[in-house]
Amino acid sequence: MKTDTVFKRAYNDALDLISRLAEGEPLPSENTLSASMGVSRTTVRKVIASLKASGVISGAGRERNVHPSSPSMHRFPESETVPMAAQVEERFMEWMLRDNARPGTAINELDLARKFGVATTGIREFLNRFQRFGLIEKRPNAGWVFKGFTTNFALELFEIREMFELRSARALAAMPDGSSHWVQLEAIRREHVDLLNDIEARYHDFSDLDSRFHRLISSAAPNRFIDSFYDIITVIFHYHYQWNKHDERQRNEVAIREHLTYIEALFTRNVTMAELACRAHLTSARETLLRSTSMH
Amino acid sequence: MKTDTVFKRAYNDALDLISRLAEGEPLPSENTLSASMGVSRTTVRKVIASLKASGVISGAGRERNVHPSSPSMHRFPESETVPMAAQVEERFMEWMLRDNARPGTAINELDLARKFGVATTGIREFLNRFQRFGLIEKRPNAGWVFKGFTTNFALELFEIREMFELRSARALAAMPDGSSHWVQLEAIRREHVDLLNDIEARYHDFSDLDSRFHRLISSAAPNRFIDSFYDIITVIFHYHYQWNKHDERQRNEVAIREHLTYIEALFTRNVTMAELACRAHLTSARETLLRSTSMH
DNA sequence: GTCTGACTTTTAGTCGATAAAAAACAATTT
DNA sequence: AAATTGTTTTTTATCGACTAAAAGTCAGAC
Repeated sequence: MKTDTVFKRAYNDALDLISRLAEGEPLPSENTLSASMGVSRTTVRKVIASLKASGVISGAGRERNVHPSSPSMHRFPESETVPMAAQVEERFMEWMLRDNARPGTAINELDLARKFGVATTGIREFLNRFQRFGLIEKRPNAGWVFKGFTTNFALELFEIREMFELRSARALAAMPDGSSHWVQLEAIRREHVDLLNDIEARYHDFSDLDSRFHRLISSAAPNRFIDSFYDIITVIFHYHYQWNKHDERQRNEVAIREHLTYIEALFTRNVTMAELACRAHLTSARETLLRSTSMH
Repeated sequence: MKTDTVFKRAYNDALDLISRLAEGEPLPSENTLSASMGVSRTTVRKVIASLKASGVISGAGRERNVHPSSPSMHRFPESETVPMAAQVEERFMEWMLRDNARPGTAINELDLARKFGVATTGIREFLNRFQRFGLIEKRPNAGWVFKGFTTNFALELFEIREMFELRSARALAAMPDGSSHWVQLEAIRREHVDLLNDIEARYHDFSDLDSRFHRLISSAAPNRFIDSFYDIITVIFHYHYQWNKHDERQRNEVAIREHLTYIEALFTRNVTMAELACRAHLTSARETLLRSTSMH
């Protein structure tokens, strides 16, 4: 059956929201809650019913009030709020990147299903979606093979990334002065500066900023295939950095400086300079990734 | 349960093979058959047992003989030899391209499952794999939306295609003289000439030749992401041309001539000329596709 | 040493059922 | 009448079971 992770996450979110209200305040309408928590009204009602049962909400119908001071504000554990599919992804990535799975390893659906505690259909679905990452391959009627997180993988990934990024950088540099992209670029430049000023404490935040920066650039000339490729990059980097902390602070600091050079070059509208800065940054990003693949 | 399409296809293949042998000839060994038909020995044995029961094969053990003249050489209908997943793909493509599905249409798993006569899991699996084509989009917990086989789709597809193809053409032009690629290119050039000489009768054969030609070019510098993108193109074109026969002969003839120009340019090793011919061909291919999207 | 026979074990493909979540519809209240 | 709550219907996410196909084993025959 379907898991109730959506409900549990919504329940926790509702608690957070209520704790920001004052004792006795009226509860927002079901539709408002539905919109703000990103779930259906059906789920909102279930959450409300549940919160009423534990005394965090009182009243009924249009007259519902909130009791953030209630002693029974118990949250569901974080682990129960993540849907099965996401768990499978997490566990698989862990197996692949952290446990250094060998190229050529056969992937066994039933085995993974048992290890991850899910039904085989869940594994199949994940593998089917994951195929586009280029790290596994299907042999009909005979399972999947892991192709390896290898040097070649990193090189091929970056070859495409460079083509896409250069093309987008050129498009961005050619944007008219009035375009909102320049405003967004300035905003993200400032974020870089801020992060750099507090790098010791906040260097973990770079991963997210990096992803948003590159997505901003490619938004200059939207293309669904490029966007979908960036999804792959984002996921790979997300998990990769989660398990490879070596030199993280320094790596990120270098990358931020490269980004800033790149941004300045874009602001000059000089295509050649922008290309140069873009190439320089990607080359160093590739080196970083390569260093960790060759450890395998 | 699992369907026995593998068995049925192998059975038909075995009949074909036997019909090419003379009456009373010995049957090849189980291992030989397994290798030549691309199925396991287990399946081969099942086929042999079945063929013996219907009298097409006589004897046992090492002494098995073949009777192609037997009156009971009945093949399984073609439709029973195609696995569920392939059927779903076919039906979905038909719905999308032939029935001109509207952009924004919601895709309903249960509904499709009923229409196609398969379980919902089969549909889910297909949609998950099909997502990378950029024609559908998932909204978690709320199904899929068809984004439409639109002008934009064709433009975005061809933007990527051009980037990839130019890059591969450059790589091919830079190949050393001794490389086997030149031999293969000459072979495929000849195929083009042959097809052109018999265009009236054989213009249907172009689709396959086209796909092989472009794959040969991209094999000059292999990259899994590019290969996977060519899979998308191949599928799109396969189905598209299956249901859009307008001007097919003339279209294909023009494309063959463009290919020949392109091939000649590659043989000169002159990168600029190769790029020019490549661009010219892709532009005309894009026009063709655009014409049929705008009909929607 | 290759081939068949007769198994056994493992794995993939497919189905149908069921609870959760979303969506649609109906009934209120302000 | 617009917004809100109450009720019913539709649709998705997940499981577990079942069968075909693959893969492996090992003995014996040619």
